[in-house]
Amino acid sequence: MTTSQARAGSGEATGTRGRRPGIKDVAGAAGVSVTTVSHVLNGKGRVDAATRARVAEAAERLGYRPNSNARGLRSGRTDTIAMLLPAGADAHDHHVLAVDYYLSLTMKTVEAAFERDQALLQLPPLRRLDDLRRFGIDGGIVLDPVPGDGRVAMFHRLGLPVVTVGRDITRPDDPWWVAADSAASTRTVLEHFAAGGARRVAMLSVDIEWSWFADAERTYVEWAAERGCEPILVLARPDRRDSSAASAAAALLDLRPDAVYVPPQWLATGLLRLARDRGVRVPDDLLVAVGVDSHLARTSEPALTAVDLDPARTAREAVDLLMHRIEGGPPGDPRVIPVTLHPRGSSLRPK
Amino acid sequence: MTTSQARAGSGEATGTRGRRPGIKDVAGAAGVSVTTVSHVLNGKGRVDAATRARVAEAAERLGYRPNSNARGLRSGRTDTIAMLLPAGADAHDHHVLAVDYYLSLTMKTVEAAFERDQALLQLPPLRRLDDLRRFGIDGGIVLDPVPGDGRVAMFHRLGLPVVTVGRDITRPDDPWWVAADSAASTRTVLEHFAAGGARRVAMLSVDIEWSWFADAERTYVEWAAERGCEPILVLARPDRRDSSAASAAAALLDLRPDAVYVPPQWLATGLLRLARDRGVRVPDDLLVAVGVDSHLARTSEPALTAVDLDPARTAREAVDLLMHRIEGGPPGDPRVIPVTLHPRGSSLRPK
DNA sequence: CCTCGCTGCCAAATCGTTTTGCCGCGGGGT
DNA sequence: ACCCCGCGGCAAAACGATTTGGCAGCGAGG
Repeated sequence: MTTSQARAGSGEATGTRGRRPGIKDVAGAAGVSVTTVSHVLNGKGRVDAATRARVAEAAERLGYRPNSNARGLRSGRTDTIAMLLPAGADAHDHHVLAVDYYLSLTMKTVEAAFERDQALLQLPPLRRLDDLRRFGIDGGIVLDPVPGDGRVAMFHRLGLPVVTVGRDITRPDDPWWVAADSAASTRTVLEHFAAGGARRVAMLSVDIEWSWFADAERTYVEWAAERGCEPILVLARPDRRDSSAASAAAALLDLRPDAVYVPPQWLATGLLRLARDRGVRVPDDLLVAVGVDSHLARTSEPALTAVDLDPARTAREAVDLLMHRIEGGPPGDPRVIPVTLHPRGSSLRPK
Repeated sequence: MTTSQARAGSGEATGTRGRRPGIKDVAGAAGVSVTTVSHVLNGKGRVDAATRARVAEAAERLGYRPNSNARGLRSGRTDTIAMLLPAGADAHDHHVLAVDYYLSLTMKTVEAAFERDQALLQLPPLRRLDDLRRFGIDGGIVLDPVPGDGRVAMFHRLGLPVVTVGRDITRPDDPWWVAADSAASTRTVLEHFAAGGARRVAMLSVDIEWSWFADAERTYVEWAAERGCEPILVLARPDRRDSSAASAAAALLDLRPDAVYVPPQWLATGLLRLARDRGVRVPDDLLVAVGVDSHLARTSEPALTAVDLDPARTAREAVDLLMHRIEGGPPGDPRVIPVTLHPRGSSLRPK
């Protein structure tokens, strides 16, 4: 029944006929035992320098790569970590539209994992515990946990190490997270508005329990209080995008702000359109900034001032933190990622 | 050194305190040998119906899931397939901006793989053959192969089954691909323009050797020839987006078309802006359609008529085709995915 | 009565690697 | 002389599943 075993065809380097070389082949070629080969390749045992060199050369010459299944079986590790996009990240079906961010984060996470010699598995939406149990992974990165989803809980139930990107607001004592600095970015935006002469600074956000939005709202309210202003805060419902976004934008404009910070970038399009329809000019009458940078923000008319969440750094830190947890390291502090503001036309008044 | 041997008898489904149950635990609980358990679970050997039911019940009760490493070690399969995004799909670094499409395709592929009991690995850009050899996979899906990248070649060198999404134009005889029907969608768009009264139908595309663009250009030229028109075709350079996109759009508008099909959606933004700056009204003076649907297209002003590439179906077919190849099936025909045109404001003249 | 074939089940080999335990060999200390 | 220890290395036992090659028991056919 050996039909599968696609005949590996023309071999590699020198004459590799047939199968992929195993540790035995390397041992044979170097004239030592498999134990010694394993020790050399993993830098573990006590091996003479000359022997070490000989084994390394043989392994290199044969193009030897350890069989990941065998290694994983023995060591109990798979050298594979998982990543779970937020349910609803699919722009064709849903409304969570930080698409650029998620795609970039995905690719950067893949690369960061690769550099740590880990493979990265993309997991589907998990419906039952068994869904997660099927995968041979050492741990996982859950993106943007929300109170409702049981994803983090599933990892815990299976005793699997997990870290989140975005703080899980239902687990205030959990230090295993990485997140962009929402409070700092909010203050940066608000100060940017103030420096631009804005007096009535508002926020248009969304009623989702993600730490990025929750922290932005809290920081905004604090900031307004510090300046003795009444906060002007409108939250859109998170469900159907079109209607709730439009009505939230209308409600906000009715309050006559002269600057708006919009953490959920996908609400900005409707806001801009409505402003134009009402004769409110951006940036002349209204400064606008959004909380997630994207191609859309850059090419919008006017270009949208946006917070750069640095997905590359976020990915690196997330993988780093997860590996730390997998290796049994102590909890430590959460990783807060510094962010950058990209001021663009939507918040820069022509002089 | 606690010799593990989990106490099979007291195995609880609820209290998953101890280690993961193995096939031995199931065998103990059902009062049979591991061989019989394996046979039942894989539907292979000859087992009495009553025994079969007993084993299945025990496995279910214990929440048993086979260890993927052990299974893979023995069977030579990993039940894991890989997916390779095109180099440059990262919008934060590069210019290939069908971001919605790729994210959607990714998630749909994950789900399709899951339904086939496969895990999906996301692979980083491969620099050397060893990069690919490191991963324990049964096969891979390469997105949008271009003549330069060696990705498909690497799979072939390792004897790994591979399929592509998008035809590899350097391998005309390779039937192992899935692609949206570029020719049909091009004709649909062109006829849509013609039905809208357009006389000078042009194309603005890009000089990349992707089948989606190449086929669109060819089809456009054919269509123009059939109608006895001179084709009005401008290709942007694929390198730096800003300058080349702007100059291509300018060159196109200089030719005074009254309709433009833009297969690479990311060129449309600049075109729309330039048209407005020149006083060319869309759709009154110029009909526009793009070749990849996206959130940007839907929320643009005016909304852009776009071709829906059906990433969900593409993903399903790609996984299906790959599994077929992995299982040693005969080549068969490529899978051409039918597409849908979404007419929107940019190509619908107000009556 | 012997043989044959079939059913239902099991013991053991196997996959490729890591890890444990041990062994022979010098050399230095007592 | 003897003991002990560190070095360099190997054989063999895991790891958890699948697959092979049986082995009883039983009924039917010669």
